[in-house]
Amino acid sequence: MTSDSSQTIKKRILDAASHLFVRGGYNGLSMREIAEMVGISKPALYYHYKDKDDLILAMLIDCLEEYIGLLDHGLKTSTSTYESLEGIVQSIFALPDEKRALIYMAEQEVVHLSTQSRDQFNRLYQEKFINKIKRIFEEGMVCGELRQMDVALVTHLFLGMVFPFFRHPIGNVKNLSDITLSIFFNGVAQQHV
Amino acid sequence: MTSDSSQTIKKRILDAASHLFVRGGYNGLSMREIAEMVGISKPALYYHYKDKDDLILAMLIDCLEEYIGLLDHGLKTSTSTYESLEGIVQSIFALPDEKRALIYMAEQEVVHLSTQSRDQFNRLYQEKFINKIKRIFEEGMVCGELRQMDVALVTHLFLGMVFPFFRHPIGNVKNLSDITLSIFFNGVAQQHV
DNA sequence: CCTACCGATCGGTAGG
DNA sequence: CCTACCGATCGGTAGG
Repeated sequence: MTSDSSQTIKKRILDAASHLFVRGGYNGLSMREIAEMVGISKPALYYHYKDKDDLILAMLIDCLEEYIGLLDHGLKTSTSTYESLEGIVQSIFALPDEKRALIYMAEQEVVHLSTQSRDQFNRLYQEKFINKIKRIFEEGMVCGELRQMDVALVTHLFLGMVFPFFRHPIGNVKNLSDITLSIFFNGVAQQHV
Repeated sequence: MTSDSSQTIKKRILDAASHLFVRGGYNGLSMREIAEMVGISKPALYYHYKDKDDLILAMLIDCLEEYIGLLDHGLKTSTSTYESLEGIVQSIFALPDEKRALIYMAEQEVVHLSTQSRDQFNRLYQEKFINKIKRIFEEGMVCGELRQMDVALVTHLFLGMVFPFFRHPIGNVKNLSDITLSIFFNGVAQQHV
């Protein structure tokens, strides 16, 4: 229903917003700055998005959906728990730094959204992202690859280990991914065999 | 040199600031709000602290020093790597929720401080906090409790696992600490013995 | 520590 | 009467 030029300008607005969002979060970015970066007037933003809350929510959901696509793509070809997680970690580590930083900050900054927007983002995040990772762990326990643990907690711990790397540039993607997964699977303790 | 009443008011200012900081970060808190909460005028804040940057830095360092004290206290009585980390994790998990949330947010929000303040905080954080945890891992590798790994990376991964719990209330401190350390030491994989 | 303010910038909206 | 905007300014609030 929307014309091509409208799609283009919306995309450019969200790109500018995400760039500024990564720099300083919700309160560290102004509608003026977004407008300036896109090269349109500030009121023009309000033609495309009801208000700041609406714009930032659209930007965050846009980014989240890209991650969900990455997740789904990585899960198609995997044959083991390790391979599944490896696919996810490597594809995320290989993203542009700004894209990784964005999803990292999203979690911190959702508090600044309205209640409705926050709920909407969290619902999508929970259903399409967290739950898919949970399912990987559940399957790993069922087929005996993993020991029995609280699935929610393990998911929490796994994401915790990976998340700090969302903030900074990553040098050797393969190497970092290998070490991280090695510790997560086998632990840091000396093996007494 | 500072009078008792000045100490008291400074403490009350930092308490109010930390409460508001946890709620919305650096840009989500105003000098007016702090003044209101303390029950003084806004300009009165500027008598005690040069500017917002100065006040927030003082508050963050105050909090960080409490954590450093916790760390040092926990390390005195430990006899193994596991015990050292257990002591740290449990004492942190046992803190009031707001105190944990504060140090969690500190890491996210330092970008909003001036370059000097950010450097000052990061230096203290690195020297008195990160380096002490690094040393635990180094010793664990030397005495054979841990396998050989990149110390900085392991420290990063360990803090990553623990950090997400800084944001939310913790039910069973002992239980959560045990599971977290168990996974970090032995991994999630089924043991093939 | 107060009242009384400032330059600037915030998110959002007016008429055309 | 539509769309995609503009220059100017609104009421409030930021740090100082």
